[in-house]
Amino acid sequence: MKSVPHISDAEWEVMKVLWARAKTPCTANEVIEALEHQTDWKPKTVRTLLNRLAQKQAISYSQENRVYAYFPLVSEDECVRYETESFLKRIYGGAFKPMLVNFLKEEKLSPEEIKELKSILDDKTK
Amino acid sequence: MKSVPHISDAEWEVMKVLWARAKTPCTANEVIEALEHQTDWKPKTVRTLLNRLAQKQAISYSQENRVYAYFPLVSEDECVRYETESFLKRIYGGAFKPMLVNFLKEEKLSPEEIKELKSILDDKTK
DNA sequence: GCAATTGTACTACATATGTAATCCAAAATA
DNA sequence: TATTTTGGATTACATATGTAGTACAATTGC
Repeated sequence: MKSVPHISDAEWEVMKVLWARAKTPCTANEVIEALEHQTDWKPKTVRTLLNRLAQKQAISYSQENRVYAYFPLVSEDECVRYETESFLKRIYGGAFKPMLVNFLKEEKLSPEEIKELKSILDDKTK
Repeated sequence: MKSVPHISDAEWEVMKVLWARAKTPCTANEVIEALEHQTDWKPKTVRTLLNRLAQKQAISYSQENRVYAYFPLVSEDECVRYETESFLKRIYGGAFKPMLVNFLKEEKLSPEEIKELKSILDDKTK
């Protein structure tokens, strides 16, 4: 039962790239390129993030002809759950429903979205 | 338009104490005592947190006969909103609905809770 | 009035994080 | 083959954060 490491904001961006192509590991350069559009990080910055993620065992790599191909060791799902729980605990004292209520009151949802959420709720009553 | 400062995990605990008694500012000792039950921080630790919060203008204090009485400068609501948005942006790319869907599928909600959520959704369609 | 206490002001120090730059060896190129 | 380029390893450095400790001045108890 592996526990998910804490992934920082900047690291999370890198993970998103790797998760998006979990089937085919990415080279550092591919990650760097993927992030060029969303961030203005220098290549060295991305490499540092990759190294840190490898250190904390969030990712690993295989060596293909002297270039590393990185891939995630933890699933997006696990990490999302973990971060969400931390968030809930911190901000809402761990209570799920108050958060939902708060969100629902705040957020502008389209009629379709509301319908979708209601149908999910319907399913849960069965 | 004051922007909310970033409040760290440990600082958040302190803020919760102050928010709980927004009407009556707390002395450092009161905060320390309130936190004794939830944490095992030494008094000095809490004082450091109070100082940092004051530095980042999340709180301020008035001096009552050489003892400081601390009070929040930012509302819990503001901060919750801010942290929630950061969280959403980081984890769900800013999209509110996917998160909700995810949560609703995961969480075990009681029939009453489901009913309450549905009624909130109903209100929104009007 | 002098000593002990206490509240505040600084100082400390390791780890995390954002954001890279430098060094070095292997590969590609001229 | 000598040189430039490039990818990885190591180092850098400021700010944030967790978690206090020390110094000092005013207050309070003898």
